[in-house]
Amino acid sequence: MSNKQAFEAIYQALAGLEFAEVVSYGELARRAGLPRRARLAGTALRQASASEGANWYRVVRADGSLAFPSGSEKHAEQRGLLEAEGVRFHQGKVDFDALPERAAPDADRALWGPPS
DNA sequence: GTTGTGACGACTT
DNA sequence: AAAGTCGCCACAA
Repeated sequence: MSNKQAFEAIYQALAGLEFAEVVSYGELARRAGLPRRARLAGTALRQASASEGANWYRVVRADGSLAFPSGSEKHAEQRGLLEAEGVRFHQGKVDFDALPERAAPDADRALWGPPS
């Protein structure tokens, strides 16, 4: 698999994220069919065009912290965008245990079946 | 070709 | 809890 295809797969997985859905770099890579390649997800996001990276802010570190230095412009921007969708933060980290209902696609399918 | 770096993360001390 | 190690690998110098 060429790196170009890998990037493409990552952008596709990124585009699939929904409102208030937050995933880690590693999870994004897994969804793109690239397990163990979290770093590649970061590289791809860093280089993404505006359209490809439209959902960039829904990707955070596995421990819930943001990849940008706290205090930086991007950090504040990402946090603001997430909070605007109802994502809660605790100790500077995304609270994965208190994400809005809509952010649990697997649970949604289990309860209501596949998306219409 | 080699080395260092980094929007990462799982494991082991 | 904190720090170190290892896997991963695109990219720039």
